Amino acid sequence: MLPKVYNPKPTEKKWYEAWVQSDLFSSKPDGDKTERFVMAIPPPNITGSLHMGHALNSTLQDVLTRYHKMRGKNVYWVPGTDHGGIATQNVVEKQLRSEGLTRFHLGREKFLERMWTWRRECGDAILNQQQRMGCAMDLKEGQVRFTMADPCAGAVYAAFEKLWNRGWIYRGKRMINWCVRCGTALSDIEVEHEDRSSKLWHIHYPLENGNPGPVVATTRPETMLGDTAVAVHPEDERHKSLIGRRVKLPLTERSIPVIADTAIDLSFGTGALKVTPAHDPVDHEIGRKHGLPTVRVIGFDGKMTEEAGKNYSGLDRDACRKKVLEDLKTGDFLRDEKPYRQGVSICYRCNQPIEPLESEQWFLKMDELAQPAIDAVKTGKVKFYPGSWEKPYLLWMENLRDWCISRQIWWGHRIPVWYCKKENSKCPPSVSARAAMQSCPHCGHGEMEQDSDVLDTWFSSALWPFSVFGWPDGWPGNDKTLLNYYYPTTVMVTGYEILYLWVARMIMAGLEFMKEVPFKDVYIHGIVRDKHGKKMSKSLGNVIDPLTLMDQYGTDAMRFSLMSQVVPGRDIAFAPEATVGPRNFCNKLYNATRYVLMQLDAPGAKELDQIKTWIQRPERLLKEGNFDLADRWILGRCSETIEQATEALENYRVDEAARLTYEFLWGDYCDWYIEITKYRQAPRSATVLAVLITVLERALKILHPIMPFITEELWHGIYDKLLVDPPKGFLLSSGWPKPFLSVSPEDRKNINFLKGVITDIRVFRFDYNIPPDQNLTVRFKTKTQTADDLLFKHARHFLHPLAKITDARGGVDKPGNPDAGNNYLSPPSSSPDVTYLIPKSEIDLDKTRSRLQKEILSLENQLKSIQARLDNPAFVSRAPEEEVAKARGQIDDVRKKLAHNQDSLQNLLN
RNA sequence: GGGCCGUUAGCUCAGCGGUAGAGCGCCUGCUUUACACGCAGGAUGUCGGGGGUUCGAAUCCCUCACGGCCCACCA
Repeated sequence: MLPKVYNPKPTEKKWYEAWVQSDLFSSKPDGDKTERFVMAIPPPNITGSLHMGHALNSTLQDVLTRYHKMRGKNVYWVPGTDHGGIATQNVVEKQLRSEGLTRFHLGREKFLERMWTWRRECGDAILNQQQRMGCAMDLKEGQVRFTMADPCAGAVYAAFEKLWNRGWIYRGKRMINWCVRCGTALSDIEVEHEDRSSKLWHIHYPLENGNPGPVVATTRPETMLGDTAVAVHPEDERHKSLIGRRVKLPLTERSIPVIADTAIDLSFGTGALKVTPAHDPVDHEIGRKHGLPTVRVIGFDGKMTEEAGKNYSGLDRDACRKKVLEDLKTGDFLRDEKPYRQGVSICYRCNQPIEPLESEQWFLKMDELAQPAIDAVKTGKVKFYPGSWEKPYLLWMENLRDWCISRQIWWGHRIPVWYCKKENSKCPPSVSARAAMQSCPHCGHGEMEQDSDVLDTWFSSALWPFSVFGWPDGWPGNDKTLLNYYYPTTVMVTGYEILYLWVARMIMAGLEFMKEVPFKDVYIHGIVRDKHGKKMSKSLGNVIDPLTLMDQYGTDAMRFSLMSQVVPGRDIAFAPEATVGPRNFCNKLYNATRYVLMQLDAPGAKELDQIKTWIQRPERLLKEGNFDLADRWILGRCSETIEQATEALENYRVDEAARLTYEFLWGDYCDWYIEITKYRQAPRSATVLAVLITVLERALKILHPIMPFITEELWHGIYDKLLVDPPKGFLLSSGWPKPFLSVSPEDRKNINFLKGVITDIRVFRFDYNIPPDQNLTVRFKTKTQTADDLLFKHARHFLHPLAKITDARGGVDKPGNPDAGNNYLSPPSSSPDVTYLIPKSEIDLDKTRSRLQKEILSLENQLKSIQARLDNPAFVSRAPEEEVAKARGQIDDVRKKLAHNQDSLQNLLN
């Protein structure tokens, strides 16, 4: 006998191993024979273990993988990890710091060794977690991609070279976003904005002759040391007279001009802007326009430079602000100090304020890359789910600026540009994508030096959907089979937070290099937040570890929990307790199966043979089975559920598929069908058992993509019990079920009638305080022959136990049939076709009275509402006929029930 | 300053033109031989406010409010 409670852990381990053993997850190109379904995983950064976001992302992809595999497609879900650039380097640098070291102590080469060691450990941990989650990915040697290893790395250099040859990559001195802490440039999109409370300081800049001058407003007083002008609007009456004059820059010996520029906002602050071309993008532009000199007072290390003057040089930028303010106060230059919400730019990797600095960087021109990627979305070659992301995407793409692709870190793809080392060389830099450059292609000089920067990590990410297949030359070897067969991929499953950072760039790169979109669909999911909707973070201490969750409730429960909550584009407020329900569902499934298997002990050899035949040939079951109402109903409902779940999955509505199946299995199959079979006339007939098994088997199939482990376990349990080999060995290869039978309207009506009667009785047992162990005699009065047949022929056996009545008598209520009189009470009925009579002696009269009154009140309200509708001539004349008919039917029904209950109440009061 | 998303039962969310739903929580009964990770029953909502379209609106349109997010060089 199996234990009463499902234990997920051993099951999960057993089946994952079996799947791997059978090489279930591999894919091979097979020409045009089968439809393809291809996905490249958004490669997790190797910065540590996976979080709930990865669990969501991976499970979604796994659901799609398994579903399409079951549909018989050639499915390839490409696994891999991302080197993660700055983020990963930060992790290892942090480790070094705890040892009292920096990367500079080790040097580039040693440091990179350290990085590769980390990548091995971390990469393994990630793969382990993905296996634990049940991911149907082929993780065999050589199948797992990594952005910094071939073939992906080769693709990066090749792409660089091609873009270089296109003339779209250039090097230039520009104002860029510099992260002082990470020590590197960042692209615009890697900068986040945050409102922080700060102050707006008003500083007086006296004229050279000592007379009062303009008062400027600034949020960054420390940069005044680098001011090279004061700018005012040419039309500004307050400052007009100052234009062209010079002011003395406080705290320095310098004098700077007052210039006029229409870019100045008259309404902001004092209307006078201090211009610091070295440290502000706007000022930089003004400086360029007016030919102003640039005084750099903040260095790449975030400390004040010598040009800041000896009082300030060497100070940290924050410390310098304090000192400048003190000194301004002392010199009586500070005129005002107002609280101010300042939009601060911060680094997306370390949250430190960004310093706009001018520096030499590599850029990629975007204008020509963008247009095809815009068209692809506009023409529907790439579709977003949900579609509401299309507009933001287009808006973003239409305002693209050149992409700063160089980073001053060590972990990444080193820029494949070489410089001639000949003294005073005038040779232009050269690109070598494949190998170190030995000699200068221009002058033949034998000593070359490679650019020390590395590429933005997103540069390699942009190529992912084809670099994984060995673009450009093919992989392995120079074989382009994979590339030609698997590209373009079918769908990209990813979060909206990297839509611009990543998805947009993949579309551009795909169109540029492959001349085809990288994926047809983009499933955009949200972020997994904590139960209050807050982002999970270590500092808030609200992080949920998927591993803990899986330990606690089982992998299938976690997966179901996530999948039943995921709506495209929407964040999930995730409470770990939400996994209790799914855990219980697993147990329910397990026990339902346990029950069905127990029933299989009963039949004899002949029936078992029959059942086996039917299980292996379901079409024969449909033809030969001796079905009754309940069988037809559950088979039809099963069919319906297959149809609806399939449609939901086709539309990326995994949540709907999860809910539908849950409701069907628990609400229909367990609560009604199994219960009915327990008490029906031939509970263990071959037909009943075959229906029980068939329906369960189909349900396990549609549930398998979401809950792979338990479904596999139970599915095998069924076949083992029958001593039959499961088709194709595993659920994953067993095929996706098709709808096979629909419920006839009559059957649906009849089963609902019976369910209604059973529920009616259960309800009035409660409402009238009839003790559970009390024998209850119910007299039925049926109004139609069908109702009579259903109750007394068809449902005879199961009606009593399910409704907990011990005796029932009845018959069609013919005119003249003597009423049972005052000794009986008639409780509410859900159907006009039947009324009930129970002896007053068996009920609690007070409770019954109040219950009836409540019921009457509710019916009266319903009556009013429907009556109002029918009284409205516009409704009757303009609404569709069927709606009017429906309302008429309803009002009849309600009227009858009301009259009935009023009678009952009257009867009770007598 | 633009744009997007949300506002439905105590909580987390489905529903998106025909008389309000789920899970969890809550209340009342039940050791009914698959399951107490269970069974049966129950309570709870002016579907954010206001306009409009419609015979009919939680559902479509407009508007406001409040959340959240994204983009943007107002010092």
